[in-house]
Amino acid sequence: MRVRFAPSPTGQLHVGNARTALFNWLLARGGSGGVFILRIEDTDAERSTRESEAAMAEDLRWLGLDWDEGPDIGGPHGPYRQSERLHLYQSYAQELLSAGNAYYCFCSPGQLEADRQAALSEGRPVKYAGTCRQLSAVQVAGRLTAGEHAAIRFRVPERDAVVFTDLVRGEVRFAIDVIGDPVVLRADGTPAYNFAVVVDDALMEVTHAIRGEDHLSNTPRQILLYDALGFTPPQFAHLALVMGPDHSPLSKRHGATSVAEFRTRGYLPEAMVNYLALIGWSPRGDAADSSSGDDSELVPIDQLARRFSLDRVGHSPGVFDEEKLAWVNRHYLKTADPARIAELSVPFFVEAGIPMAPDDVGIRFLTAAMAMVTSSVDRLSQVPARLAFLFDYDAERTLTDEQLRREMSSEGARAVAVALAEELAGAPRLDRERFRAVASQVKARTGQKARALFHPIRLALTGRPEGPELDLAVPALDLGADLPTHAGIPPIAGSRERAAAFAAAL
RNA sequence: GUCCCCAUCGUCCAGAGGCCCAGGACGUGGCCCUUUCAAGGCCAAAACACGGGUUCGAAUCCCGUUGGGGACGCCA
Repeated sequence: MRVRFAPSPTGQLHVGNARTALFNWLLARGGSGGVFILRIEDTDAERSTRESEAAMAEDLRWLGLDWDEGPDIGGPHGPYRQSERLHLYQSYAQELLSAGNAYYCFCSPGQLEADRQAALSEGRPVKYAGTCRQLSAVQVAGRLTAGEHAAIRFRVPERDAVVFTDLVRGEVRFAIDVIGDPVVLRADGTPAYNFAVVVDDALMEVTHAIRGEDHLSNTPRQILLYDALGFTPPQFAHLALVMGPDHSPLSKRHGATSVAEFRTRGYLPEAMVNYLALIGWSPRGDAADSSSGDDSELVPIDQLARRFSLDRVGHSPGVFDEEKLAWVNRHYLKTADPARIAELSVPFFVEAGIPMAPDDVGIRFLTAAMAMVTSSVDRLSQVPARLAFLFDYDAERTLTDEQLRREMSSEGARAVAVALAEELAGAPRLDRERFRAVASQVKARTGQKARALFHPIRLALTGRPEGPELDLAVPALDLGADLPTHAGIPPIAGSRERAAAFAAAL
């Protein structure tokens, strides 16, 4: 099986396209000997950029979708950029021409547009009127030598219909008379999309063309082209599109739409992949796994590759649901290696204004601290706020808060803060056990318990009314307080210093 | 306008004629756990678009309507 992902490098990798890429990749990796090809469709020189191509490649790699043949690594059927294959398209266009399956078209863009509008307003099917179809060889030669620019159009053959079997939709039929003669080569010698795909898919020996549903109505045109060129068409599979919450195509006004944006929002690639697979496909109900009773929707990529199949892909458009993505992300955040999460969260700290350039010692500290946040956070971008209490502590500032000041104004709360400071004065750094011991000392001395005990302690030591469990937060503070400066982490005040400062500020 | 595709809870899916007065997941609501916010556990509400057929029997098959999406480019 040879499949391909063929983006046009005109911007960011859209999540809808990422899903198409994923489905192709899963199929290639699921069986044995599958080949996944990356082809760049850059025939639109105006809009295509190398920057975009590089960005898309990076996004694919980030997702974990590697390719076996592509512009950067080559392969037996290269080149893999359409802009570098122009000679191929030209020679196949000549072949069509000499076989009488194509003809020169001198119609001006203005003329074509006028025809279109006329057809539209008269309620006729919109397709090429066939103006240049019957031009004689002499006429053509004359106009060509006169220097007129001409495109080359494919001559759609006389037939009833084009019928093909779509792997996800079943039999699809198009009457021939709705298909106008498509341009094969533009006047500037570059190929039109429908022609380039056919030549490329044939030459690259693509066996399955798996793409978005927006290409469904292009398919009959392409099949006709395969026939005229003497190629065997691949199998086709058209995937329903990904929509926004209002069922219109997912676009910027719905929020993030590109893989890169989701990455900068702090989603993990494995979450993105798992979630994308869940739009239009489900791990439930396939025979292999219903027996094992495993119907969890949390399926890592290698399992996806094993279980994915086209015949279980849905037919209707799916709404992209960021809430569910977040849920999937939470799962992977919790199960991922904390060291990796620590590593990945560094740029998010910087982004949040907490300078962070950790060395090995710093990373070890962050890694230890990760344990108390990954279970309560949706995305990496929320990690800094959750850990800000470590690096950003100011007793005075905390007590400026109206609400918190009031909470600390009670007899009991003050007593707790004072007792805490006294217990901690001169005390060694706290680990979990020592913190518990201190807490019960304070409890014994003040008679406060539960919330009345721990809330003032939290305020005093973290400066915030909420946050991770104190059992974890306090030892982290004191671990951080002794960090060497080379660790690359902002200075952290220890519990002893905080308790003293807080009591003083009361 | 013409052609093509699609149609189960708010959302993503399961359901391939009786197992379905429809099942799971996300989200939502409630309860529990709890030193806070989360997380976690449990429970609940929530759908077969509509109308005709076919059949002993339809969410499942057929037709139509409606609704949504796509295409109709010398964009891809």
